[in-house]
Amino acid sequence: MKQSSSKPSKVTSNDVAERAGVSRWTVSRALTPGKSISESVRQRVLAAAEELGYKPNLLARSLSTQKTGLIAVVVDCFINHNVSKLMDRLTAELQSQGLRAVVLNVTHYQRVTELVEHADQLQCDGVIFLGATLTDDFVSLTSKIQRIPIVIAFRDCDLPEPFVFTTEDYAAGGEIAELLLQQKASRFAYFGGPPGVSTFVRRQEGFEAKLKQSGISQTQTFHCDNYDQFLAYSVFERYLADTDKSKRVDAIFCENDAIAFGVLDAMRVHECLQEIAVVGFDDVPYAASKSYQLTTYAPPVDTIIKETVAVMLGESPQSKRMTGNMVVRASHLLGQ
Amino acid sequence: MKQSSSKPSKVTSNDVAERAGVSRWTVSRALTPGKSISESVRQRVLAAAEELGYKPNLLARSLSTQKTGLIAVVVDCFINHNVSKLMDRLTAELQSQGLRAVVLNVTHYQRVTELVEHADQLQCDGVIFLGATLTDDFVSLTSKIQRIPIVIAFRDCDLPEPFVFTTEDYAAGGEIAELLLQQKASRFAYFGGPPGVSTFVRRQEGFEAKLKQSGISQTQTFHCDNYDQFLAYSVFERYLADTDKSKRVDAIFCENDAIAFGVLDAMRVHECLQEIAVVGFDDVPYAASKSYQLTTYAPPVDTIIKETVAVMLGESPQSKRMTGNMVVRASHLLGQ
DNA sequence: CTGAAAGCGCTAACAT
DNA sequence: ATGTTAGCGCTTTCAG
Repeated sequence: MKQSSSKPSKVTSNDVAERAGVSRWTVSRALTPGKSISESVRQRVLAAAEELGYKPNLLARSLSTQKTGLIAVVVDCFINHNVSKLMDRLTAELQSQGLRAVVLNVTHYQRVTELVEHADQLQCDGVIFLGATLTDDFVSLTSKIQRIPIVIAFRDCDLPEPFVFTTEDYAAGGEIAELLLQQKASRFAYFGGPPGVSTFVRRQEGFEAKLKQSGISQTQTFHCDNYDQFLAYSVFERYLADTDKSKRVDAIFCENDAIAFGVLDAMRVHECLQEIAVVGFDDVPYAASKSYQLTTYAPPVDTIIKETVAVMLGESPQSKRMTGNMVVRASHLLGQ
Repeated sequence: MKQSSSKPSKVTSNDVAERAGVSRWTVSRALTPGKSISESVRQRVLAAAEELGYKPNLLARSLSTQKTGLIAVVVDCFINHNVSKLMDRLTAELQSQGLRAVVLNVTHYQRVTELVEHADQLQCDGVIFLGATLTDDFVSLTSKIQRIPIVIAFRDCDLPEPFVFTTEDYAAGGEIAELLLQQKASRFAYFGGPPGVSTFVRRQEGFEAKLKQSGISQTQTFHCDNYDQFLAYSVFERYLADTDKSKRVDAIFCENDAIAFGVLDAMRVHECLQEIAVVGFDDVPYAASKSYQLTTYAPPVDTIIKETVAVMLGESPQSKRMTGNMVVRASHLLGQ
């Protein structure tokens, strides 16, 4: 019913042993690099394995070795361009280390705890939260899963236990404020996603602190309940429709690129494209599009990914916040 | 070195059995829904399991049952918005069926065969090629992996063996031709990705066949070696720079939305936005952006995903090509 | 260097 | 309805 007759994978190490005229245990040794075995026997075993098309059952191996090479990756919002970029890098890096990502999509199906516990029972070697918005039940979860390492990447978190690798959001916010100040902007705004999320808060704090240093103590705040370009668009479109040009902000820092795109879309519709300086965050591939030319802050993606995977491999460095770099394009420029 | 002392997961079914005063096998039964067991004993076992914090080792279970619930998903180009959309839907659907996706990212690391064989050894229950560009070694691969079902989704393939679920690309191409003919366009073009890929060919064939019916036998063809917005941009930008307005095409069907975005970007730079009717394919979320308002063809994503997952669950329907629907926005309209 | 015993943790199939 | 036998396919440990 399922496959076409033959079961080529039913070759077991016993079969190979028989064919090579050795014991099953010798077969295991022949296939494990560091083991002591005479070269002649090893060649004989390898040949037999080849002829029979022997493929070791990794499940059985894992049961013995207590290592599966499986890493659960919890993802929040697949559709987000930044998330897909991160997934691309992360899966590539995991693979290069011989690990495999078991994706847990938490976007629609919010029962995170259940999914992560399942991953744990599956004997995954670790769990990575990739830019996932962390809810409260996460705290209870992390105490249950102590068997395997947990890393939170690209999100901040006050818990001491799981490792956290993310961007130095506070400093980044300050850097962006400086860039915007250079444009001689005077009425500043911050546009974030769901309030309370770590990135929202720290980027805003860094941004406003730097502005305050320059004597600007008032900034307008926008937000939308989802990191969604279209939601951001409608919020900002309404603002533009309701606000006289002379009273509008002239510089806006968006918590991420998706929001920035929405803002730029709204500005395009209202034909005020160079009248407000816009800066995003993440540097998604689209930011380079000729239709947006978005100036944005690029997080240190590769470094964070490397650190994250290192933890999965058993290393235990400290949690870190790392700096990225500004990618200067055109959207932060004010016309006239 | 790795975790904080305690190993809560070392509770085994033996421990539970002992505590509940039954045998290990009774524990197994108590946790398996359909099994016959007296309610009193079952409650006792469940209570014992709860107290001990027992979590069955799914790896060991899989070794017995010969089912892991793991599905390998081979993905080509993560960054592509359509791919991330498909990944979102597919992982969600798999999860709702109790399955988990093991992602094999083939974008940078092209050793597909190796990765899929590894997945096979891992005892994955199936393999899904999600819109992956299929190379020749794929053919040799599919003969090796006969133990588990293979599905090719969102790509066509002439092989009889693996299941194929994809869009009726030929018909879709025709539908798009009709829409463009209605705009009174007269100089048609097709812009595809890598030549030879199934979607490239069939969409073009359907497009040109329908045009021919209306007496239009000549269409210009563009292509870029990657489904990349920026590559498409540069190709079309050069075309616009080199071609006098009066000689340009006035309707273009792009093999996918990424290419269409590149084309629109180039048109925006050359300020000829409503002079060429543009239609894309895939209906990625971005297509609805106010900056593009892309008219595009939406494949029957949900249906294809459902069929694909059904095969993983053991059903064996016929390969199918299914029709989607046009999403009419503004990019196909000609100004003046 | 190689063989054998034991066991990873669970379940299918049979026996009671 | 419950306990038992056997075994999934591999590896680690320990003799020889």
